[in-house]
Formats: sequence, C-alpha cells, structure tokens
Amino acid sequence: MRVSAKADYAVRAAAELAAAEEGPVKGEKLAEAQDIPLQFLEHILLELKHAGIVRARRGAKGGYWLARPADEVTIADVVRAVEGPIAHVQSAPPESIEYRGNAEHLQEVWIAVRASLRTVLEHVTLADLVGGQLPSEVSALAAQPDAWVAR
Amino acid sequence: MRVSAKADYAVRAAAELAAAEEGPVKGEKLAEAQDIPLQFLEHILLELKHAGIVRARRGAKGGYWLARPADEVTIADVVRAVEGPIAHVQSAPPESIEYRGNAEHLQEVWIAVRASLRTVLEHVTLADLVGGQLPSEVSALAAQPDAWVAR
DNA sequence: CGCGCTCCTGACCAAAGAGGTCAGGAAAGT
DNA sequence: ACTTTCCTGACCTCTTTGGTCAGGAGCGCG
Repeated sequence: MRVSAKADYAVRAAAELAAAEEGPVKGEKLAEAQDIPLQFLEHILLELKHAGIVRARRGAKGGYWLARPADEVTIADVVRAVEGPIAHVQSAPPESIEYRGNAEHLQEVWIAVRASLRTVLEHVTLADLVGGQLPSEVSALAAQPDAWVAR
Repeated sequence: MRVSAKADYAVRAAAELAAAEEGPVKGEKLAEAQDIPLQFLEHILLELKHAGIVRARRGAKGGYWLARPADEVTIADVVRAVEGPIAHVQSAPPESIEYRGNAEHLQEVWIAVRASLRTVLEHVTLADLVGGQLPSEVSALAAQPDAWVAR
C-alpha cells in the first residue's frame, strides 16, 4: 500500500517531459530538474520507453520525449509501467480471488480499493499535473483538511 | 500499490473473530477457517495484539478475541497494524514531501490517493464485512462493472 | 569517415521485505 | 503436574528496492 521511489521518480520525470516544449530532453537534465540519481533514472526511462510512454533518440541532440500528447497520458499509465498492476492482492488481481467463510465479502472491498485508486490515478493526466489543474473529483479529495493529517 | 499476504490474512482472521459469538477462538481454528499457515498467522495475531486490536489468553480454553466491538474496528485499523501507514511515498508521509519544478502538484495527487484509500478502508468495519453490508460509498464503487476488469 | 554524445543493456550489489518455518518458553486451566 | 495454547526470537529462502558500474550501439556533425 505504498508508492515506491521508482514510481515517484517516473511520474516526476514524465512531468518534466510533459512540460518540455518540443524537442528531446536529455536524461541528465531530467535528473537535475527532479534531483533523481541519473543512472537509476535512465533505467526507469527505459521501462517507460518499453511501455510505449516515452520515445528516445541517441547521440548529440538526442534525449527523451513523450510518445503521446501530455493530456493523453495518465499517472496510472506511468505507475503501471514501472510498478505493474495497481492494487493486486498477494500478487493476484482482486477479481480472481475467492474468499471463504466470513471473509467472503472481502473481495468486494479490494475491488473497491482498486476502483478508488483508479478514480484518482486514471483521471489525472500529465498535462493536469504540470498545469496544476487537477480534475474536480481529485482536487476535492485533496481539499479536505483531514486528508493532510497523518493517522 | 499492492496488498500483502500479511494484510490480507490479518483482515480475514479479524473477520473470523468478528463473526465468533463470545469466547476466545483458537489460532488453529482461525487458520483452518481461512486456510492460513498457522505459525505465520500467530505472528500476525501477535502484531494485532500489540496494536490493541485483539486480545488473547493462553492455555486450555484460551484463544483470541477482538478488543473492541466489531463495528468499531475498521479494515484500515487492521491493515495499519501489520503494514504500517497507508500510502506512504518513498517511506515518507505525502504531506511531508516537497516537490520541485513541474512536479509541484504531485503532492496533491498523492494526498488524494491516500484520501481515496481512506474513504474505503476507514469506512468498512469488520461488522460490515462479516454482515456483507458495505457502506454505500464503498458498495457503489464495487458495483461499477469496469471495477471488475483488469487493466 | 571518425568522433563525441547520448541512450541502451546487462551485471552486479547491499539492504530490506515477503512469506514463511522451527524451537523453546511462559501462562492458564484441570 | 501436565496439557494446552499463546508468545517470542531466531532463522530461512527468495524477491524487491534502490541503486552503481562497465561497456556497447546508434545518432549527428565536422
């Protein structure tokens, strides 16, 4: 139930790419802008490339750029590319699990957990993130004062 | 962004305790009812005990029971007891993280993620789970057909 | 062509976590 | 006293996390 450094880095790097106007951005520049270890970042960017989120060119004038417009890439896309499926239980998708006895309805709970994560992650695009204009459902969640307190 | 076996087991065992009418339940019985490795389960129950969710007595007629009524224990309580804080980013709470440059608004996103998880996990009690009557916000999430499809 | 730049890839590494098992000790009941 | 059951720590294997290092492969430019 936690967000890994890799996922956090991936989203931050993708946000920088989303903000870059035209033309490839070097890994080194992304690493500096977001304070991410360069070599680790390049591995992450490679995963994003394999997932079809990012493209790259080598050599002078090379670098990375988004494969699709920034308003067509969601945070869920980026997170899935580096962390795999969201909200798996015991490494299995919740819809495939059968519970017995008094835990029978637990499946619905995990399904609801996944659905609630999706309503946030699949609705925020990189363009939203860079522009600071989150979708209304999401900013409503973040606007509640007790969303900001630890438990 | 996944649910560990430990958290899953913990909730299932707690559901069995919630369903048990009066009197301690043996670890072995819980393990059988939910098909959980006994020795692993006892470690989990110990953590639940340290968190004040469960009580226990040894010896013949011993066993485990809930420290509070089943409608006063949420799934979030149980998950936190065994997995620690929900939705931490890089092992830190989202409200403590400062993002730079184009990722500035990422903090709000992670806050919204945590808030959305809380609306599910903190509102479902063990009594709800055992009774199959989930709170309306939660069952509404689980009722959407595409909540059940993988992505 | 050659050369430098930048991405690409795999190997490696240390520490921690996941998912357990095992052996023994300590309380409770009979 | 003896059985039952919880309690605790040590240990185990395998994977993941969060990196680093070394070298290779493609691209653009003079």
